Amino acid sequence: MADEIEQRYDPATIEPKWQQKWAADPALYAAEPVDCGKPKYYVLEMLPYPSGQLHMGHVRNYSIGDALARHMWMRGYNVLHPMGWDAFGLPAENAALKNNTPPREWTLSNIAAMKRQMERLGLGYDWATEVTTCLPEYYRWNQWFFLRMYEKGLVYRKKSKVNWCPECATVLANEQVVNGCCWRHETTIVDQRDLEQWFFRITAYAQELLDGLDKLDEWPEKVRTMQRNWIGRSEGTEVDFFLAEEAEQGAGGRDQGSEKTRIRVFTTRVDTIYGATSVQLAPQHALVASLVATNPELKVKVAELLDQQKKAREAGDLGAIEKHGVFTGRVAINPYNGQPVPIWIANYILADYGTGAIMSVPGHDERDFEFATKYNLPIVQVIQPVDSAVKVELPFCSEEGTLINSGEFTALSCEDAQLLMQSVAERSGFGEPKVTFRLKDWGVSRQRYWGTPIPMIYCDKDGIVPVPDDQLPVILPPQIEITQQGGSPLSRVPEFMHTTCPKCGGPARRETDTMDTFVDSSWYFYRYTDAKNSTAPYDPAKAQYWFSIDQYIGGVEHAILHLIYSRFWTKVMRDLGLIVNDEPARRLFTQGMVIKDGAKMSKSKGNVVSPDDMIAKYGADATRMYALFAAPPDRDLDWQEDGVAGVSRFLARVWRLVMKHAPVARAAQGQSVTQNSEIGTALLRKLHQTIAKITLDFEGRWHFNTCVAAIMELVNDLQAADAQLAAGEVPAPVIHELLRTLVLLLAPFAPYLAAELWQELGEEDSILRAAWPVSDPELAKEDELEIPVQINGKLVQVVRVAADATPKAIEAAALAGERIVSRTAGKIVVKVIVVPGKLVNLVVK
RNA sequence: GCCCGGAUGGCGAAAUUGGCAGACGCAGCGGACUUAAAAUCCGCAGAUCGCAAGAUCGUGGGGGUUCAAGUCCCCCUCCGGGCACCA
Repeated sequence: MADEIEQRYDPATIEPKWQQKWAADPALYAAEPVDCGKPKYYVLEMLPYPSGQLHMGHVRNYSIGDALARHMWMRGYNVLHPMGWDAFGLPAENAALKNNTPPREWTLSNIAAMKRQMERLGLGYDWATEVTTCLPEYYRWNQWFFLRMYEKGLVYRKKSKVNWCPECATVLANEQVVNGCCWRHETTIVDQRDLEQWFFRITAYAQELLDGLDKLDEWPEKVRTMQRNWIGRSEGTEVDFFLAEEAEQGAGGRDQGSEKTRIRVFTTRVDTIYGATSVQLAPQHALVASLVATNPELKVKVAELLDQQKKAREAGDLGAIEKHGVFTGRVAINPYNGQPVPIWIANYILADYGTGAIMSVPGHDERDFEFATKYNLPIVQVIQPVDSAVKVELPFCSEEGTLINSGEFTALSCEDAQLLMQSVAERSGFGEPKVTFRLKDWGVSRQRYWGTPIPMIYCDKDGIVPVPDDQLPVILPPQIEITQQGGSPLSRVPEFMHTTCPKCGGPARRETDTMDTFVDSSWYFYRYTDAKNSTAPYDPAKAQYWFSIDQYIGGVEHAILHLIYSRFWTKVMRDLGLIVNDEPARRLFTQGMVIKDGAKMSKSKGNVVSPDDMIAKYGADATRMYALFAAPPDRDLDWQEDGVAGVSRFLARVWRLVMKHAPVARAAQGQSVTQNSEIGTALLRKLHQTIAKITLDFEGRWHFNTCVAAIMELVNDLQAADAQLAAGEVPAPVIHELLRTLVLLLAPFAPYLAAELWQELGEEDSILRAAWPVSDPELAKEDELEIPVQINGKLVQVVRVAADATPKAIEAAALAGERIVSRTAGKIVVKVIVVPGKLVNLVVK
């Protein structure tokens, strides 16, 4: 009876036991000093927001990372496997409103709860390097970086149109606006407000961020493409069209042309400029104000256009806006041919891209064609296909063509014309080649409480004054009343706001906005390398040892936001002399989503599966292993509880198998394998094939689902041989070798069970300190192969041949097969294809 | 509209370099053990026809290359994701 209970696999007793042991031994998962002599490996999973509950996406993410970390430990690497908390952010303020709990307490208790969940999962993190971004020890370095960037001209303040989420009651960065809505509130339309904001000059690195993508060849192509699109580099030309009245004096001194006398347009197709039949301004264009000043009728129409654009932007569907425009009554002069073209104002012209003005070439641009057709503007063809016999239908938008009707440029190719026309513009002073980016500077001011205070002071006498380093950190007041009032909460805390000017000592006030929380996550992984440093964000020597991150793992939803900001931050830190690498992560892996019943898990759909429930029912090992087994890590995973039960049954089988034969195995510990039986040889062969398969997968392919399947196959074979094992038909040292290695292979996927069985096999040190098994190709080799024999591509028979049989011998064996003989009787074998080790195909007529 | 994924049994999936399609698991069915059930163990299991031996069909659809195609090429459908008047 006692025996039976002991023989049952019960994760509820073994898992807590090991949790305690591991918690009492912080060195187990700790990174070793930089001079330990081992090769380093930095494996990182994206840090979570401490909502209070892990979800299955986290479980999957961390199961992948932990399996890799454990594998690398066993391969003898010095592994850094840290974890932290992206702990600033709006939910803490919302919770404060709802439950009257201060954000700090709410956040810290959530962290404690989630950390406990992580421990239950058995994740091997080095908690000595834990980073919590809402603590002053961390965010003071956000402030420090802000000041360094300010000194470098990478931080500036300007009033501008910004995205405002009414739900968050704060400004959002461009990257945080999804389809015109807030990234946190998918149904809340973002409006535009004029506000004074702090910006990071990420555009200064636009070209480098783009170029760097080519070198990140171990990042998913998908992420690189998304970033390329986001950066949106576009090569073209800026050209000045002159206002007609000013044209004459402009002819004498074009380079003197001011904003009032010229309209600068950006085009990628300057070669089509002889086909320009109007100039189109964005409704917000600087010139518009003076044009409408004397024309009330026009003013009304422009207001309408502006409103249409605003509505379309809010609806997130700028692409579908119906094009409207209004003629200003004024004309501009095309600088290349002196021809006048009408100036229009149109709702589809964006003020914040290029120069906010375009030349309209309806013959060679879809949008211009649509607009010109609607308003009866002339459509002129100036490009014809290289093969002039081809009949063209306008608009003809290809760049493979020849110029016509283009004065001195006629007969040039589009490409040649662009270059020549650019140099003409430059020489004459009415234009120049220009590279435009879609990427905008990163607006980081947030009118929220729970974030890093921006370390700036406003003094009536000295203006904007940075907080001196020795006054950092600017501490976020711990207890404030959170209300739903608009404006920055800190502006209602006089003791925070009122300060003295560092320069003149007079009364001054602090900046009351806080930083975007994406600042926190832009450099946290550097802090992990030196988390306790109180005099610098980190010791560059330590960071240099650990960086780049060897493997970064997270969800693809961060492809633009976090992953572009953190690339930017790394380049800034490099230019500050704090790091030598150009990119934070050498290799990036984006795991698929966890779904249930074909849909993303969400409270509203009621299909959320709680990790705690799974652990309580099946144990952490089964939960983790299922997360790896149910699908390859890069694909979406459909959570099926029956599948978890299946994995749990498998683990129980492993348990019984090892427990049953452990006494024999233990007794043979230390004895080398000198002789073996036929069945033992077959089992060792399977074992070494399994080692090879799993090791190879860890090296890159990462199809852990097939790794788990391979272990299951091995266990199936062992179980099929159970009677022989029990009867002593396999030498004890072989049994020891089989079970010991099985447990080693299991260790990255089911750490609790592996630890328990490892001990059961008489091992005393942690399994993480044991060497990962190496496959012996001699032992893995099959001595006989089954060769399928096809006739005309269809399988007819399988024949057995020696593994080293020559093609001739294989062919002979194939032709001798009885079914082959009867099928080929009376027919002609035209051709025999022998693929050694694979198959034989007979072409028969 | 453009770009990137994906589509394989009742379900999750496998097939790593063009070489036995469906490994492994779930659900299902049959059997053993049990008074019975659970658990466990053994076996069956793509579809159609057939008592069987076996035959035919089969990786979203259509065409092609090849001795051989889930895999390569061309065209199309559907699903997921990203971008979308960016001049």
